[in-house]
Amino acid sequence: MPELPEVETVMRGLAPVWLGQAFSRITLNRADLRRPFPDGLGQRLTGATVIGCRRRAKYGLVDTDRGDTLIIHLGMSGRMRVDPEAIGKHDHVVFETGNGRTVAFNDARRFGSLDLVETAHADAHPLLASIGPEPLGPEFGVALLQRAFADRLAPAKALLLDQRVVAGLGNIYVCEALFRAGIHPARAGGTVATARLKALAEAVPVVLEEAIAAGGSSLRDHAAPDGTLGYFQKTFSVYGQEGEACPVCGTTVERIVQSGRSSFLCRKCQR
DNA sequence: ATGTCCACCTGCTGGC
DNA sequence: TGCCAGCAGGTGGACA
Repeated sequence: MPELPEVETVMRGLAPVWLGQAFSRITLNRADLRRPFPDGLGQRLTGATVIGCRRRAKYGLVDTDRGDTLIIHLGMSGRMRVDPEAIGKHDHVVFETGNGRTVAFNDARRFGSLDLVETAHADAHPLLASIGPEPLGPEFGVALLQRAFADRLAPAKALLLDQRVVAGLGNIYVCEALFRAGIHPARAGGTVATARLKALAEAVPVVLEEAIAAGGSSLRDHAAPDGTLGYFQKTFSVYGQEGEACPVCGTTVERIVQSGRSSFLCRKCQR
């Protein structure tokens, strides 16, 4: 579920629920997720008013008027359930606010995490310190990709997944962006032609923006049933399309495994 | 430094 | 119906 567009969608969904509201109660239903919860998480948040809901890479950042920032990572299976009908099995942390709203951090696989840092030092937090530029920001472009890909033997896919190169891409959008740019995911970074890197620099923001638009448009639908934020259906060109026809040339989309993870590609469109 | 692999967890699906 | 293998959107640490 959570790559950059999904986290963006979640934070946009949380903003109207939380902004300007004080946390009235924080309930921890276990002692940890991927890591132990930070000391005093509940005490530091209770009574604090939310003054910011934003995103950096795949992290959601919630700023409070006490100068703290809650860092939310959804891992593989994390979701924020808004006003759930009941607290369920994997609702590990429950946030209640003064407006009577309830948000449950639900994460079956528990690869997610919560951290609490001083807002002023949030960027220096170990989780965020070595993260590369935002792909939707001004620093991202062909020059950055040229620097990152030059002389590298690692496959293009691995370089794009590397959060130090560019922030927020995951398995889905890397596959989609490489497809649009005509780059085979297994091609060594250093052998990608400049023209294709240029295409890639254009494709990355496009696939992300499209996904955000799709998430935003379906946000209302998904808020309705059980309030779960973060899931939306979108048809991908190649991701998950093994055996289907390439939307451009009709060649059968294939799946390969790189570093234990699936990549989907059209061998005719991507070289 | 670079590249690769595995572990961390639970749930779902599809084949037998 | 049951069981089991394989798969899942992400890190982060341990290797050679």
